Formats: sequence, C-alpha cells, structure tokens
Amino acid sequence: MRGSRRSPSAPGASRRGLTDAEEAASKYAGKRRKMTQKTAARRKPEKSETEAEAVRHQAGARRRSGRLLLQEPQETANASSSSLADRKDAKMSLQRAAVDFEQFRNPSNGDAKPTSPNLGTPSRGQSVRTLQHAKQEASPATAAKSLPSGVKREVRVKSEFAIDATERLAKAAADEASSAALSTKTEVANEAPSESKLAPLAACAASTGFFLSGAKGRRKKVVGLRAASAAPPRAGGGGEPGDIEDLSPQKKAEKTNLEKFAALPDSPPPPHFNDIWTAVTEMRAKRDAPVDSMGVEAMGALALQNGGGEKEKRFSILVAVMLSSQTKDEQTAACMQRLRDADVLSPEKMSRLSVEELTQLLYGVGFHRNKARFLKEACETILAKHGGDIPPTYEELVQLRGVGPKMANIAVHAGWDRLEGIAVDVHVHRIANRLNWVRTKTPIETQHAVQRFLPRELWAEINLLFVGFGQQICRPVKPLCHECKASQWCPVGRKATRGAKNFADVSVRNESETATLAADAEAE
DNA sequence: GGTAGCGGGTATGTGCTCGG
DNA sequence: CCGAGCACATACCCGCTACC
Repeated sequence: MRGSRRSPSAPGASRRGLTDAEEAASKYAGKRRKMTQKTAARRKPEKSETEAEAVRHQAGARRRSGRLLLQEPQETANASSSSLADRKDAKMSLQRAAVDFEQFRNPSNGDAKPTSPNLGTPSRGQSVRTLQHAKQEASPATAAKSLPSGVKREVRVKSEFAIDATERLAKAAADEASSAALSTKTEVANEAPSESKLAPLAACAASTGFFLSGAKGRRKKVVGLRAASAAPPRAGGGGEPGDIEDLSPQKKAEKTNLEKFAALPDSPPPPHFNDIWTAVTEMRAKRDAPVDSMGVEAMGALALQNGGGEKEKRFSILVAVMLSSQTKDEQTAACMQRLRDADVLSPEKMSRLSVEELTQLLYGVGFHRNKARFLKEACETILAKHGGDIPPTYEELVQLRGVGPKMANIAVHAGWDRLEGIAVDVHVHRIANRLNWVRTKTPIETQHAVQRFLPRELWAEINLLFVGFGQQICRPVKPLCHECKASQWCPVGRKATRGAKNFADVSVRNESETATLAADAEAE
C-alpha cells in the first residue's frame, strides 16, 4: 500500500512493462495525490469550527453515498485495466504480505506456518486477522514474491513492526520481575532492555488478557482524548497499570509508543561499526560543538549551579528540550537565560504567566507561540498531576503536548538519569541513514533500528556524540567528508573523498558501495 | 532581495478495514 | 450497512540560513 506511493509513476509516464499490481498501485497513488491536492485547496481558507465540522459531515456523506464518484475521469477511462476491485485486491495482498514478513524473513521459525498464532488477540503493529484471512494466505514467501518489485522494500520496512504477540507474551511471562516492575517503572529503567521494554506489555496482557494494539478495525472504544488517557504517575503509585483506557492508543500515543518495537530481535552491528564509533568519538573529543555547551544537559547543570535543586534542574531540562526543537542551541540558551532573568523557571511561576507574556519571553525560538501554549499547559499538568516535578517516564512525558519521542527520551535520561531509549533527533537520524546503518523514514524508526544493534552501554552517548558530529562535520548540506575520520567506511564519504565535485554528487546513497562495505566486513 | 528548505509536532482529511 | 478506528499524506507553525 504505502509502497505504491513510491512506485516510479511520474504523471504521464509510460505504463508499459508494469505488472497489473504495479499499475493498480501507481494509479492508486495518483488518485491519492490528486485527492490530497483537493484537500489542500479546501484547507487553504481558515474555517470556523462549525464550517470544519460541516466539511467533515459532508465528507462522511460522500463516503456513504459511493466512493466510485471520487474517481478521476482518467482513471475511469482506464477502468478496464485497473478496476477498483483490482486495486483492493492488490492492496490487501500487500498488507497480508507485510504482516507475515517476519516469517518470510525467518522461514525456519515456526516451520513456515503463515497463520497467526493468536487470532483474536491482536497485537501492536499487527492487523486483525480472521480465520478467513489465515486460510486465504499462501506461504509468506509466495506472498512476498508476488509483490511488485517496487514495493518489496516497503514490505521490508513494514515488517519491522510486525510483531508476534505470542512471542512477546512468552518472553514477558518468562521474566518474572517484569510485571512487578511495572508499578515502579523507575526501578526497572536501568536494568536489562528486555525487561523495561516488556514490562508495559506484560502488565497490559495480565490485566486485559490481550495486547491493546495498533490493530486495524473496530476495537474497544477509547474513552476521552489526551486528558482521559494521560497515564497516572506510576512511580507515585497512582492509577491502575494496564488499564485499557489508560493505554488506549490515541493518535500521538500510537506515534510514540514503544511497544510495537518491543520484541524486535537484536541485529548484528553494521560493517565497521567499531571503527566508525571510535573515529566519531575521536572527532568529538574536544566537545566543542554548540550542543556541548548549550544543549539540554548544560541547561540542567546551569540550574544546579544557580542554586536550584534536582527539581529545578529537571524543570529546566524539560523547558530547554521543549524549546530546542527547530531552534539552534544558541537561541535556546539565550531564551533560557531570559527565563532565568525573569525568574520564571519553575512550574508555579511559569503557570502564572499568561500565554502572551510567555510568548514574548520565548520570542526568538522557533514556533514560540505554540511553545508558549504548550509550556503553560505542561506547567499546569505538572502541578496538577505530578506534584510540581516533571513526569518520570517516557509514556507520561509524551503525553505532554509539544513533547515527542526524542524530547521524552532526553528528558528521562537527563532529568531522571534513566535510559528508556536512545534520543534520535535529525542528526542521529540523518547520520545513521547516511552511514547505511539503517534505512528508515522517521526518527522513531531509526531509534528502534539502532537500538537493535547498539550496545546498551552506548545508548546514553549516541545523541550527544552524533548531534555534535552532525553540527560540525556530518552536516545536512555539504558534509565535511574530507575532515571526517570515518569517511573511509561511509558510502557518502568514500565517494566524496574520491573526487566528487559537490555533495549533490554523493547525496544519493549508493547501493553498490554498501554491498562493497558489507563484503569487506565479511571478508574480515 | 527573494526564495527554498530545514526542523518537530499537531491537526486534519481521506480511503480503507473490520466488527456489530 | 454503518460507524469506529487505522494508515497515511500533508498543511501549518516560525525563524533561520544557504543559495540564486
């Protein structure tokens, strides 16, 4: 499905040589593009709430009254070669193939039984599968082979999320400490990764009988939105772990949840991992990047220097991390100084400011208006639910508006000295992909792909290491490959140092380079 | 000087799946 | 058939910088 959007289907391009599935997929992609353009056109003017509601209502009515009306004329003309049913079938086969890709990749596991072992107990990242589906499915290998070549990579990516819930349950059950650890998440966070990752799953399974999942289809109704689903402070003993409503996947929770990655197997480190890590560490030895002196950790340290306690340090860290997105470290540091000068760096004082006052203080950082709103909201939440201290867990931090996965991971580590995951920002995401360590679209995918091979003792280091490296050498545009000590193991660096004229020549990752590197590593 | 692009998160709209 | 909910794409927010 998603792969279809990537199929090389430039408008007007010849369709010759495409398989039926590819053609159907590319037409579907075209339709999506056109419809999103329509959406954009409709979205241009500002709408009042009632107008927006009316649009939604009409949209619903259109859907109910028949989807074929939405087809573009060109598509209708081509209906003989790609009927709606064809597209549906193609899409369904892609989805089924994606779900079973884990078994395709590891055919020895489970003796090539493609059917899900837990029909009726959907897990995160796994589509709801019926007996009918199970019967329909051919072997995973066959399913994958039947895919258009252009979408195979997409299936590979999707498979990273396809997690066998039974396997996770078995692991969780084997780990006796995990469910006890859930109620005091603080205690488990520094222990083995499997434990901290599985604890929420185990508890959820124990209390509900199944994993609440990202499964498609109808599901237990979610009660309330953000406020209703905000997890109670577990460290304080509040709330009931595993309550289905508490864990209900609102949009953001889905985007930020760790569970769908929980049971991904470890993978071997990429070729020359140790060489690259050592080289980057050497290049960062001076610790003279902006992030070193003005990053979030530095803001926390400054709070302590100024006579604050741990609580003040943590609040400074949260504020700094919320301000830091889309903002240079210099600007973040300057803004933090303004907040210090105004003596509002505590939840009590900051919550007493109006949004307008806060907006003025934040002027200079990106999106200062939004951030002012989010900060005020965060302060109120902190005071109301967390006793004036920042939330202690990843799950609770990402409940705060304006706090995403990266920020939550940084805040948990810098503020509470615990590791729940590596913090992947744009630098880590870019560099990991540039080195071909991962092939991912989003930072959260990168986070979990990297965690699969990165030794846990390095989790704390990678963010600061790579952010500084990305600021100084491995820059987004025009990376300084000639100054990089790791360029010999980097596809981009190798090409650049071989005489490419500019970054544009090397910005497209080279498959053969990767293959060469992998072969080199194997030869060793 | 104008413009394109970057960056992280939120909000919204759409087609679609699936259970009741 | 309907509605809940999912996956996905995209607009938007804003300041800054690089490039033409």
